[in-house]
Amino acid sequence: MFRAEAHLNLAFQALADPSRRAMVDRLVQGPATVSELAAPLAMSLPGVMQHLAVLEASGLVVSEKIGRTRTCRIEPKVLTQAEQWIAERRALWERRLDRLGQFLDETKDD
Amino acid sequence: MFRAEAHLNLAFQALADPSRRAMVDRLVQGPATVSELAAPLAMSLPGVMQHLAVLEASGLVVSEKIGRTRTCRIEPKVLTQAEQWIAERRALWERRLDRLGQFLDETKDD
DNA sequence: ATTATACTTAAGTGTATACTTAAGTGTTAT
DNA sequence: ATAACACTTAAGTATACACTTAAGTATAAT
Repeated sequence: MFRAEAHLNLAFQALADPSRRAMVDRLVQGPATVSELAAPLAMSLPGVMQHLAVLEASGLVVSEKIGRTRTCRIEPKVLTQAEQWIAERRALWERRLDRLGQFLDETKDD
Repeated sequence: MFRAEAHLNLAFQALADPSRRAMVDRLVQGPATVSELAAPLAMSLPGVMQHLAVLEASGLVVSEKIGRTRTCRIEPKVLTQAEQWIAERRALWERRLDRLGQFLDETKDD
């Protein structure tokens, strides 16, 4: 199995949770501290930390600790990879439909 | 919580597993029976059935049983929704970067 | 020096996932 | 009629997930 595939596992897994998507939603607006990420979530701080760990393991988010605060930000590469995986499959599916329609047109006067 | 959000949970969750992505990969080429989906996977048939159930629950795949064979095919709507969720976030993130760059340009002669 | 802040670690709990094997159902071929 | 086929159901196991509370560490403010 390839590294890219393992990354997709982690990325899609990370995006499957609504709390983590909310964290991503926040981070696309700009960097945030752990507390800022936690504020809107009805969850303990360690719970948020664990979600953050999942996001970091997937490569969707990176963070850096300065003093006593950790600042998190989006790393768009993996987001793009996940998007592209889907886009490619959708393109293949649509291409097949096109061929099918073309075939039906060509043979409709039988 | 909204229905769309629940669907995203299920869709991303479904896409997080490599066996299920392989099934989707096969189905974008065109419909397939359960056995055809199972053939390339190193797994028992009930295992494949369970993956199929996950894909159907997410709305990514639909199937129909005719005689003793069940034929599965892609349902692209949810695939598109998942793609769009990512695309929107990436767009927001890029828009923010643009504003940031613009700000830096405007203030670079200080 | 003391206290508050911002995480961080550890450990526990309950639920969900990803399989397995064994046995069963309805359909088609001989 | 019987045997093969294509699933399907049931039940069990082992691991992973999504939380929790309690206690700990390092930094910053007073």
